[in-house]
Amino acid sequence: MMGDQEEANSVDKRINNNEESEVVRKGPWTMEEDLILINYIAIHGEGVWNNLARSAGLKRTGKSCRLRWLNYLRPDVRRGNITPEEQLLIMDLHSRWGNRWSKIARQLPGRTDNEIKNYWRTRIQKKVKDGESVDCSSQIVNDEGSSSHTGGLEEVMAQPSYPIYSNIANPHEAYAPAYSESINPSETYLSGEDFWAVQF
DNA sequence: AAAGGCACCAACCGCGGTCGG
DNA sequence: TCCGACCGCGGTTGGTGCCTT
Repeated sequence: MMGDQEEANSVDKRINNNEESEVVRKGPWTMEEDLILINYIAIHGEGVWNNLARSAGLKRTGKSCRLRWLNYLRPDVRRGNITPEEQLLIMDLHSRWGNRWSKIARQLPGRTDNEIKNYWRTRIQKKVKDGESVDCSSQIVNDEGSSSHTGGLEEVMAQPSYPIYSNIANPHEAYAPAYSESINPSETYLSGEDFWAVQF
């Protein structure tokens, strides 16, 4: 999706020419940046995103790194093709919890809050607006007090059969399965071709 | 074939919460 | 107890590709 012209505009906070300190890249991520982030997390693990960004030599904010990792690079992330079952679940959970996207996302293995949010806004919300049979928007409940007494689906979905993020605690392990087919497991670094060949 | 509009999605921004010093 | 840094979440924006006219 992202074009190739980002090099031209992505460095938009150039405070001075001291390239070591004050340049923050914005906009679409390049393959090189992805690889740097992936390899760094494979070795050091995720978390402490500001430090990570600095230590990895990425001219990105910690926030940006975190977002990129969680929404796109994480090995267990699934993108595209929301199934009818997932759609139903999204609608149901949204009717219970409202716009608690991260909470909803935790009930959908491999889905991210950003993806669900986008999906909702572009597809489901449109249907709701058009007055179709999706009737969840009218029954949003106050979430904060609801988690302990909504019961039903929430409890079901809280079962261990939804191991969201559970393997992330050890990023080495989290990483291995997704790439083990084409990459020597003993090798921590990935080449660009390795990564993109596996991903797409 | 070209232009305009629309849909989708990646990424940024702002805010609130949490934690450590 | 206060303050600053960091993290996570939800809302929003901008770019790209597809579809329609």
